[in-house]
Amino acid sequence: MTTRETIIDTADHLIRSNGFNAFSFKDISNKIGIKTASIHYHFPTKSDLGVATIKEHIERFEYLKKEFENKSPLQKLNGFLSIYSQIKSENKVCLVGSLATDLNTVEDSIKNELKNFAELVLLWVTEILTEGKKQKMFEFQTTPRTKALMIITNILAIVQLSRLTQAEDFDIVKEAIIKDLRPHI
Amino acid sequence: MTTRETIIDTADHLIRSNGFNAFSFKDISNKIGIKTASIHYHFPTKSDLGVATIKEHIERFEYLKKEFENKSPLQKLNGFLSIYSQIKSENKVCLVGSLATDLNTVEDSIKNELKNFAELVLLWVTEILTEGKKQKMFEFQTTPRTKALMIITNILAIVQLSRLTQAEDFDIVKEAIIKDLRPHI
DNA sequence: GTCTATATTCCGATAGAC
DNA sequence: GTCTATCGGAATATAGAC
Repeated sequence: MTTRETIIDTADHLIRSNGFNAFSFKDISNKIGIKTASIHYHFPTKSDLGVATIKEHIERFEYLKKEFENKSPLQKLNGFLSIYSQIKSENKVCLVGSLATDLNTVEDSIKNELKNFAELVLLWVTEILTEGKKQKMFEFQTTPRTKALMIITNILAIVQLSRLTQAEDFDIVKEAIIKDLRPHI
Repeated sequence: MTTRETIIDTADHLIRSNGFNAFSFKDISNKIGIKTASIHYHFPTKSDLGVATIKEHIERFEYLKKEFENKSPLQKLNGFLSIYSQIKSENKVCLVGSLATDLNTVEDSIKNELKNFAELVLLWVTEILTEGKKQKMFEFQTTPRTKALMIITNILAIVQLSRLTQAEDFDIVKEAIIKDLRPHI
């Protein structure tokens, strides 16, 4: 991994663990053994680093989509939800949730890149649901896009909320999402 | 309103607009025309102010519960969801969502008070759903507590997510929550 | 590319006068 | 209760040597 990639990975960890405004170049410096001035060589400003972190997520997301290309809608949805299981197990939150709550404090470059990412996620889940309904694998009454909003908000927020209620609530909600789509099972 | 109350109200606004780590005593100082040293007289530390802000929300929540005591489950649920309509119209997020994403960076005093608040909210929505099912006003398959988790996560996260997708998505999700509970309508 | 050194600004918090 | 003044520390960012 290049230094640039290591910086992005560390920033990603810190943003989703502590929030954008709570992490500093010094944190990264301490973690990976490089001076803050050197981080500025790779990313002139903190916003540049923020944008690069979102772009990294977009790339990983596109890769995941490709991996599931020929799988069933149920497998795809489980693949999507598993991203959040990983996040939960690391006691983090997702990038969209972390930055959305800080949205009024970040530069437009970050805001716009995050909008791109959120749109990609919403589109994919909408596609999965459309395909699943067509194959009679999923049942739901709303439009696929609305159902995608319901599912994404469920999983995005239970990562946050189960920090306060009970950790098991994450799996309870994850399973309820699937069960709701497959009442015939 | 006392100075103390004005400080809490301003802190509440700033926490939900910008996040706990992005707001400062200087922000409050500028907004209400009092020096930061005077804020420290009322709240020795920033954490003390954070805790007081959550306690204020708990009080307001208990008051709202009382107001809806003799209303129908549907009216109660609409009352609950309307809190978020207000939040959305102010371009803020809810206190639980804002602090949950910053949870790893705040002191235990804040963490514990926020857990109390989240538990209260979850209990009330669970009660509303239990009552609504008993009266055959609501239909759902899971336990009332699980359904409460689904609804709370929907509304908590669509406030955040609709900042990135489309503002109208908030109302779409809010209406879908009600429609899902009342498929016979 | 990475370093040292530093500029500038802001933060939470405290002491003590009024 | 509110003020002035200040401390100690941390933040983002830059200049320039290596």
